[in-house]
Amino acid sequence: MRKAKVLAGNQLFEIDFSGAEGGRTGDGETLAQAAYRALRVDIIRGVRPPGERLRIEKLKTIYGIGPTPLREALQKLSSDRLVVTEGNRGFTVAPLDPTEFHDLNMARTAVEKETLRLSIANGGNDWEAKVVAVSYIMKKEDQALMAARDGVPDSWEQANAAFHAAMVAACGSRWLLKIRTDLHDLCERYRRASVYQKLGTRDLQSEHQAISEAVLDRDAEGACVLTEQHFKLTAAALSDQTADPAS
Amino acid sequence: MRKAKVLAGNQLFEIDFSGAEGGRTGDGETLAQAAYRALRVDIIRGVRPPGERLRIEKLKTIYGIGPTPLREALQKLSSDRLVVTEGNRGFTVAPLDPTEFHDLNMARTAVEKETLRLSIANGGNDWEAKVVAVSYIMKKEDQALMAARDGVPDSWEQANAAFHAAMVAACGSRWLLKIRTDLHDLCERYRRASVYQKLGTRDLQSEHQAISEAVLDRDAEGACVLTEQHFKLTAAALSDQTADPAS
DNA sequence: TCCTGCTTTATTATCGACAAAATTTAAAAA
DNA sequence: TTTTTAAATTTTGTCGATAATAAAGCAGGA
Repeated sequence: MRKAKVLAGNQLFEIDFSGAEGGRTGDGETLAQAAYRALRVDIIRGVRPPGERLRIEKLKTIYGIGPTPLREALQKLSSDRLVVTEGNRGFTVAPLDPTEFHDLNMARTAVEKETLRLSIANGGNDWEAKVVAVSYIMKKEDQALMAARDGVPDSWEQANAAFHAAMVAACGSRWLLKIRTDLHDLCERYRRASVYQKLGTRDLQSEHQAISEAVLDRDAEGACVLTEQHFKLTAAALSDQTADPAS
Repeated sequence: MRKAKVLAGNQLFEIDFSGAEGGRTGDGETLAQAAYRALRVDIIRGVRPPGERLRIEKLKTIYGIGPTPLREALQKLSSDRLVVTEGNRGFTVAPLDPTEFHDLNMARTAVEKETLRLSIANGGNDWEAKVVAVSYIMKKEDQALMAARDGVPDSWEQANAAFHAAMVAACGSRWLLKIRTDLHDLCERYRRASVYQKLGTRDLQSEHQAISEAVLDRDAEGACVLTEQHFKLTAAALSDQTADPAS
């Protein structure tokens, strides 16, 4: 709790600043946690490119945080497999390896399908309503994306994440959802790196709509097939680009 | 590399002590990594019971490691969900919650089935040979377990882990295997805590044999059903015990 | 002259001791 | 009994020292 004691008139007031923060450091949050979040988004968003060496001295000046919290954050990130560390050789942003992505995408697809099946089996009315809601947003964002010229807006990324998250939200296992989210974040780094040139050739709006329709129809296997295809197209676009720099 | 230069006769020898260690610190390994491993096994094995507060001062004297590496280890363990940390309130061994276990077991079963399907589809001759080998060991350990009176020997735990790991080894995704291993370790803590009184009522040898036969027959669905049942029996034994302390 | 291998140097990562912030406990006052 | 204040413990962060690794320099041999 961030408190302050203020003497006014003859009275001593205690003021609680919780939630009044400008949204930068966060209250009651450890510097290590702040460093973790900041580094995490920077790595996923590509601000810290794959393979970059993460020297404590540099990070110290960049983030304005001491070495100890930074080390703790880097350790956690290495658990997430977003940074790699070896012996006494410091930390590095995990490299992007097409083989690794193939593996990762396979795992992600498998988990996504399983959560989808469970979610369709267990979901109630409130879940259905949420699916309808995110589908509505997704449709608008997909249309905006087709018109967009310069890259992919962050709002589309968020909508896409929320869309797929909503489909599986009712799966009933917090653990499966956590694993799914982790894999999603890991994949996002690969996607951000290169996919977006090929977006024009896909009809994302139709893909998303077909998925949400199958979900609302409680057609588990149909939804799984569509989602698998959806992921596969993204993965293929990435593979083409990394393996085929000539064409 | 832990090396030493030795002058003998007129010759200079360089001796490498790798692997000659007493098994305590390890060579080239960071103290943080050593602390992580030590704490991890202690938590999984129940040496540090659930809910125990992990005060740095105490750990410092117990493991003979300074505060900084310990903090880094604890951060990584909190990523693994083996310890929990909140704000500025230190670290605690993650509590055992029956609901949490139910969730965890569901996730584990789902991942195990998926890896099993993939493994059966992709496995080659060498994999089959490995399956035969671990099944042979497992049979002997199961028989020894039936005769054992005082708890479960560590060798059985290892054999059991190796048995199930071998079944899914050929699944083709390092990521799925990593997730599977993590979930397995998490569950082991619950199992160690309480299951073992009910072992007498189960025929583990038959269960394991049925699984390995289905796997070798490439009967993916059969193997999945058997494995699911296998896990469910363990989970049920645990739930009975925690929910039913009266009977 | 060029290459190979070792030694030296410098950079960097890791660790432990100290200090500051926060929380919990305890005690006192309303 | 409840609230408030103060003390003590604990957690967190900064800093400097140590140890390890990578790079540069140097000698010896081809």
